[in-house]
Amino acid sequence: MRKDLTTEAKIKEAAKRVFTNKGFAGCSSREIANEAGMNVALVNYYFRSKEQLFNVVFHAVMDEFMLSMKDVFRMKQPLETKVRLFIEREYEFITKHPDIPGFIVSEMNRCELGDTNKLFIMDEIAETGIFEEMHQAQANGDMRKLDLMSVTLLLMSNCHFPFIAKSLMQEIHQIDDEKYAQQVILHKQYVIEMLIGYLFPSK
Amino acid sequence: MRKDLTTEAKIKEAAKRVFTNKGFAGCSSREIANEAGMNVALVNYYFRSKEQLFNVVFHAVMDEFMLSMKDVFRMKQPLETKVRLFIEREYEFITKHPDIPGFIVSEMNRCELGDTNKLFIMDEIAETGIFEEMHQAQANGDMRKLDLMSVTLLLMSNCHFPFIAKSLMQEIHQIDDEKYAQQVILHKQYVIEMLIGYLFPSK
DNA sequence: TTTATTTTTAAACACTTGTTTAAATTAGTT
DNA sequence: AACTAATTTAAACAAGTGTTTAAAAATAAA
Repeated sequence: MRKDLTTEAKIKEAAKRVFTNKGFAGCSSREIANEAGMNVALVNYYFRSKEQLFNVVFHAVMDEFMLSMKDVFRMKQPLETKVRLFIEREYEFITKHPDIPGFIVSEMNRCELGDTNKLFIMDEIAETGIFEEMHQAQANGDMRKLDLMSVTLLLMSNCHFPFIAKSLMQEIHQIDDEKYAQQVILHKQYVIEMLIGYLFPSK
Repeated sequence: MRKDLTTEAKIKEAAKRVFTNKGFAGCSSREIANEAGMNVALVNYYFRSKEQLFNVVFHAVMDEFMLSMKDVFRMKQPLETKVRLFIEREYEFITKHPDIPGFIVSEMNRCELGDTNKLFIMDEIAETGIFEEMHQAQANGDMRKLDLMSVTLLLMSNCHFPFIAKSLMQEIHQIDDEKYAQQVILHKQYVIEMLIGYLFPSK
């Protein structure tokens, strides 16, 4: 554990590790305190409750999650290049934070999750202008005329699912962590080839 | 609740609903008993413990999950037709059981999940001979030469993720259940077009 | 009916949960 | 130094957890 952080930051970091790995329902306040090397009461001293701590973590994870996306979407590049870069960066980012996609989708399904945690998502992506750019590309005939929601779905499905379903895949194909990591690198190339080919069929 | 079932079956059905919706850690024995309209003690009377009940449910869900897959893979049809049918059936099946894919992937990641629950998976698919058939098709030049694990990943990513990430997608694109259901139907067609086109590029 | 067996119930068990309290310690200020 | 405020701790709280017990009710067998 890093020692240059404040107590509050240490707890938040520990909570991020535990929450993203086990989910809100899958861990206890004491487990988080333990991971941070602290007393249980400190968690509530700094964050008032397990739920508020979770909200802080969820928000932070979401911001982190969107950061690389927004970065790419705002670049001054042809759309096709952006899509290619998006996939590259997503694989790179999630390889470093493999628990994040599963954490987000499963916590989004939790009915107790407050609305406050959900609302800010759309604006962040919309403000990059990526949707308008796609619309334009479709109008110009440069991009296949799919529903933009399906474009999102195609990109996310093929970038996130390999990490969400890692354990399942390893079971099905009986391979260990190292081998799977290699497979994922291979898979990324297939995904780029397939998606670019499908979304920009001109070539 | 159906009244023609035995007490044991009613508990198992209730447990399936609750477990697949909230996960092992996200619910209590009492909640399951309540859903079944029973006393808590009955759960342990028939299933000995929450964990054993979970194992029974997990096994049953897995079997159900694999059934339509195996059905398709064993058909006497060209491989391309099988893949197309696989996608169609997956969307049909998961539309009826939308909680199952998320349940499986998130429970597979739970480290407490016993090995007993994992081992039987591979054999079920392997015995259909689908992997040999794909190998053959690749050797004949009828199918793109991808790693078979990537083929699995492409199929599952594009069939399951739209259901796993439903809540996230609805937030991002601000649409309700009905609209999303329509989008999924559309999306299925895109997925078929894209995957068939990529896996069988001859045409 | 009277037994024996199975099924169901209410209550309790020991333990964990999230949260709070009040005292102890530390750091900051004058 | 003494005093004040912020931080950390151990302990306790009520409520909820999985599980068990022992009695009640329902069913089957004699």
